[in-house]
Amino acid sequence: MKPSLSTKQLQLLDTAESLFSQKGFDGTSVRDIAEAAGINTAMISYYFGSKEKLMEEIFERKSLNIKEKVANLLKDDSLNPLEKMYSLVDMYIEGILSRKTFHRILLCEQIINQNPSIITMLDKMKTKNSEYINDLIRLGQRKGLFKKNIDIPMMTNTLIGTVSHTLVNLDFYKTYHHMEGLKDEEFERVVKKRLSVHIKNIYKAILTHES
Amino acid sequence: MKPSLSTKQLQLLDTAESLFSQKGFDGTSVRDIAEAAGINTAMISYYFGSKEKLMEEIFERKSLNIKEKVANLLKDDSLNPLEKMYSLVDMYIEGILSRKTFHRILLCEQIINQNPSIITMLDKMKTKNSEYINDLIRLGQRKGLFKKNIDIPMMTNTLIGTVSHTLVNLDFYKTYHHMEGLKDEEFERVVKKRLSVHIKNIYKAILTHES
Amino acid sequence: MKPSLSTKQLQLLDTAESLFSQKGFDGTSVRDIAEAAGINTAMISYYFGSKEKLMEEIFERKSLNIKEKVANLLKDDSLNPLEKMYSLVDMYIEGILSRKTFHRILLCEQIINQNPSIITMLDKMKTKNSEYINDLIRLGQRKGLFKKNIDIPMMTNTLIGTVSHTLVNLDFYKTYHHMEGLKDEEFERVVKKRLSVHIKNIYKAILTHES
Amino acid sequence: MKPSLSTKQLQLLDTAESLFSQKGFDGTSVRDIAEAAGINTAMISYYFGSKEKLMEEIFERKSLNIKEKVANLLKDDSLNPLEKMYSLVDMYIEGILSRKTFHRILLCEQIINQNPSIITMLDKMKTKNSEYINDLIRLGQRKGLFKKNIDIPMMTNTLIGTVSHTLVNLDFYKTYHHMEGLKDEEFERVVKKRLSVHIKNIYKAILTHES
DNA sequence: GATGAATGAGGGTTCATTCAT
DNA sequence: GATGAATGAACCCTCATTCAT
Repeated sequence: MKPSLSTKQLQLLDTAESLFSQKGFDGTSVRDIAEAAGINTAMISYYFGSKEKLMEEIFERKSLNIKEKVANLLKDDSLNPLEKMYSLVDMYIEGILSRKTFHRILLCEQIINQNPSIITMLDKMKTKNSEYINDLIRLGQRKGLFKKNIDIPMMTNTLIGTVSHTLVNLDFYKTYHHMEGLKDEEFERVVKKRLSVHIKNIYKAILTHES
Repeated sequence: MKPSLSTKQLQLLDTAESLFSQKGFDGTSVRDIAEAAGINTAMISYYFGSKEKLMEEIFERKSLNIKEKVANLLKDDSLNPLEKMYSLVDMYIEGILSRKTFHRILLCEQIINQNPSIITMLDKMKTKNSEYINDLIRLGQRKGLFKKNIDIPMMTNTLIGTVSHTLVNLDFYKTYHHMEGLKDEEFERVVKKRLSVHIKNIYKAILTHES
Repeated sequence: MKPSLSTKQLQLLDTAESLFSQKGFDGTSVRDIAEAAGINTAMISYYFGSKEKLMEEIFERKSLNIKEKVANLLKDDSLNPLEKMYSLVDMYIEGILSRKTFHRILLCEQIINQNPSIITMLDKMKTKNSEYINDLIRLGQRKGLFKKNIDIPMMTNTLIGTVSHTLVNLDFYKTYHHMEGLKDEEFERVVKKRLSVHIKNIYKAILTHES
Repeated sequence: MKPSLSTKQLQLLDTAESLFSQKGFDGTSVRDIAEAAGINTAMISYYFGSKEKLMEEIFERKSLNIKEKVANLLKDDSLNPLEKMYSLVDMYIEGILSRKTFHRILLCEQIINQNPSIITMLDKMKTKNSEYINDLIRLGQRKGLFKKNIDIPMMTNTLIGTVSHTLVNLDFYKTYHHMEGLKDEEFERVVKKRLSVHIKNIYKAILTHES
């Protein structure tokens, strides 16, 4: 069991997360983080052991863990398989967009991938998430509601890829649709809604339409 | 007019591109690059002026330029608008997957974004590419073949997002579908084909189906 | 308010001053300084920010500040103007020869002059010092003791120029007068005395004689 | 016998002299010189063997050689000893101010002094010049026109020191006397004249006055 | 528990020079 | 005779971390 973190440590994690998302892991020095957090440079090694361990801590705390939610989803008899997929889509949209900063880091780190500990974490996460979607889609197929021959990872790629690419180009999206005047929360609400409709349309088409 | 680069310089660019895609810009030292390329460390400054300029050179040479191709596409009377969209989809798939290394760099850099020169390049590219897709979709709408109320940037997000996320998770995709035995080129051919079918299905559904 | 410097920092300043005076600013590397001072190379940036800032610190600490002394001199009713000039001459001789090392640096830097911060410091110093001599000479002129038409900057040039050139050629002077046997302090005492007599003679002649 | 230098080499020497006088020897790179002279960087090593040898060449060509002139001066029966000293003063003023650029280099290098070859050159020069002044003053003393107990090196220090310090502070002198409007040659003429009168007054006072 | 001083390694870049042509 | 490419060393500085307090 890990010891729980103090307020200062949590605040330090937030500061680091913010800087990592702007300048990358290698582009952010422990001095940058310490200065931005208003603490002594030595504290980062002191609190977390090293800069790498700090990053790992961020990943451990922020990694999406949809296990429980999906388990509930699978058991929920009030929803048909397509509705369950819809629910899953919304869970991902919410999970990614409400962790914008962290997800930007994740997008880089899964490419650059230098820290073995993080590689392991990411691999586990991908596998887990994939299994849940598998279960959900197979359920729909068994019930004859979804088509056969679904390329399941490709479904995931479209779901996560679309949300991620939207996240990275949020500013462009805002400008394109002339929503510069909207408050941040309002804009985020709109984006989530549109992503939801957009991806659900796609999922419905792929899962149920004749091709 | 820029002077054309020597064979050695071009080889250096490839080496650097490869390292940047694996370890990121900040995670790659000029000594790393020079060693991998078998040249003297000083040559990087000598050839390109600086590590940053080297990166810019990579971007300038590898940035997708689909301008001409799309122009031809728009004029081509033998294709209907949906076929034109299909063709565009294939152009993007081909453009990204045939530049895998560079595209991995791009995915990180558009998030981290420290180099103003590269920011400018990326912004131009995004705007250009967006305009072409706009033109294509509006053409289909005028002809009454595409639905109204298409969220065009969201279409792009799904296209590029899906391809990018597939690119980043190629290994996972290969393992999932038990294609470890395939040769690289064979596997790439399969992936491109599946991406093509997958995204065209999506585009057809969004552009033409009733929701 | 600047933080006061530690013993180590002060010792480092002395070491650097000595090396700069022997090999010049550009001819002295931070490694040279660190090695001579027996500290880690990184400490120079750590203590002073940069090699340039280190030089500025030397200048700030060693620049002649004769302001107060001259102010007292002007007010002192027990001395006539010529005696005041004599006193000023001794102040300069003492000020330069007791800072031999620093003054050698200054002689080079006011020619080479690359550091804007030091340029500013030197300009201020020159202007200040010039004003005081002005005041002193004008006082003598008003009292009818000094001739009119004194070329005041030329007086300064002779004062500082003679002392500086003596400083630079101290070894030659020692050899010429066969004073190799003298202890350093003894020799310095003799030089100061002779400079004092020599320049006072000159000043008396220029300020009071008919030409 | 040294081979004579080509036009390009001479022009290179001038360029180098100018840069050395502005930024010092160590502060000037061979690239700086080559660029300013519009030639290839490798040419400096090619022409002169090394950067150091280039500097030596500058010194050899520009070092004051007053030997012959002073010899003539000593023999000249039409001038009395004081007039001969006056003539010597003018020779130095002219010699220094007409080689402003080189003399600025010399002022630094005789302090920094890293190049043994230049040290030797400077030592020879100092000794030679000192001997000539010695001869001249002793002549005046034998004729009973000059006082005994003249500190001859101190005379030299005042002569060269005053001229040098004037040279280094030319801009200040120009501003002080509101001569900004003067053309360069005009201003130089004025300065030489004033230096001449000033130092001759000093020399006359020291050599002939009762103290 | 927390800090500022101090460290050795390594960062990107520039240096004077040499080499092949 | 002259050049542009190439080199290894050195440049100043910043890095993440550790140490003594």
